[in-house]
Amino acid sequence: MSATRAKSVPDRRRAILDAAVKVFARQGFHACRVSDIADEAGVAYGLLYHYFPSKDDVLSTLFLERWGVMLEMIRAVDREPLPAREKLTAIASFIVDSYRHDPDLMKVIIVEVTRAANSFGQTHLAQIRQAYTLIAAIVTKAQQEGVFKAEIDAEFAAMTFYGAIEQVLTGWIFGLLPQGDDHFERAKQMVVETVCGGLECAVTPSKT
Amino acid sequence: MSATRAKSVPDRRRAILDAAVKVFARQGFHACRVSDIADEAGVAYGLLYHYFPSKDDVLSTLFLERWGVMLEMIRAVDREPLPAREKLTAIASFIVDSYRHDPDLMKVIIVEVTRAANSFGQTHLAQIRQAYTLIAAIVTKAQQEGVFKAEIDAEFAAMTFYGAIEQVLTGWIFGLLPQGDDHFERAKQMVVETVCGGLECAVTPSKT
DNA sequence: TCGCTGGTTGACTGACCAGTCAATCTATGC
DNA sequence: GCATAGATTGACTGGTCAGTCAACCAGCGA
Repeated sequence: MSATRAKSVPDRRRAILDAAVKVFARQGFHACRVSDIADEAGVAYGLLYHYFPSKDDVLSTLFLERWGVMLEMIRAVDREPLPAREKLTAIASFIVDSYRHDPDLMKVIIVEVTRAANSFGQTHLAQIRQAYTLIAAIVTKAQQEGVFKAEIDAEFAAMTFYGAIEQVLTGWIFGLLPQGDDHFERAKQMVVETVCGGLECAVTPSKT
Repeated sequence: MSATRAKSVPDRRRAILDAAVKVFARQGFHACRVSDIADEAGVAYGLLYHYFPSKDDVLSTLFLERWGVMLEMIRAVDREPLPAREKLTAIASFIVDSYRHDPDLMKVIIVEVTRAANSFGQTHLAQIRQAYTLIAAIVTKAQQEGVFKAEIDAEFAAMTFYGAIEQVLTGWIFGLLPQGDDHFERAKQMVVETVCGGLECAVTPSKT
């Protein structure tokens, strides 16, 4: 009865983080007030400063928490003896599933951190870069094995691959692409098929 | 002697816009003050409000000006009787050259508008969407001609293609990818080759 | 020379909001 | 029952900054 009592020991810190995700996603980091987060969490204004040194730090925490999980996941996949295409599929799946599981959180990470070259992007550049580097390593290995073309820089390919995924998420975030479980599954396949196999038909169709 | 006299009739409005590009690129839209723009332009604070109704409107003007040129360019390319791959190359070239010509402006457009799903991105969603739609139309046509695979949604392919380019620009903006005329030229080729031809080698190499 | 128009100036205002802090509450140990 | 530590509260402060506005000025026509 002492462990994890439902109401008696509420995790305020977690409540604040969850509320911040909602508020940041709805209003944007710059446009929202700290009091909006506190209200959403059902908590007094000052309590946020008991758990976090600043508003910025709340966003940083959200980002680092999630990004760390992703980096670990990429490293784990890379350790497996899988073909490059399947490694990339696993990464795409993870990111898409992250969005499916918590679209608000992914929206915040992409819009407020990953794609914000000024302010936050700058601060977390090292973390962001690691993802690109890990993907590039997968491409390099595939090139050495002769599975991927050598004439496309691995770093460049990594940017292309990641950029394609992030743009698809952005499409969902903006409401420009249709969402739903089946669309999410198709997206995983299509992004990998596009980047690995290309849009062009393998052989010129002799459809005569 | 009356037309375009160098110093006597300075275009303050243009000076303000150019200064805004520099300041937005350096400090970010939210982080900078209107006085920073005025200072950079060598103009009094109040003059900005003589030419623009608000700080927001300055950014909107910069975006709409440039984005309009790009949309017109895509439409023009699409009118030409070119193969899809060359159309995409032309679009990639235009965007890369835009960055080469004025990296600060492209940084501002991408970071503050295109990738800002909240705030500005929302306002100009219709404009942004048009670019995707035009690219998707090119893909659809290529699919009907049997040049591009039919199993990848055209809208999806458009997002992938545009996302790849934007991510490369972001790489330059963040200082994650090497810059320079030769890198820019290679980038044009590589992004199209990746998306159209794919990363994988056409035939499994029998390199035994 | 005078006055008008429109460009130009920058001090000022009003609103907003991140972060502080002293007071209050709650739980736990003795 | 009491004391202590940590959690919780929310009114308040200090600083910032977008946007205003009354005054000033330059050019030009009469």
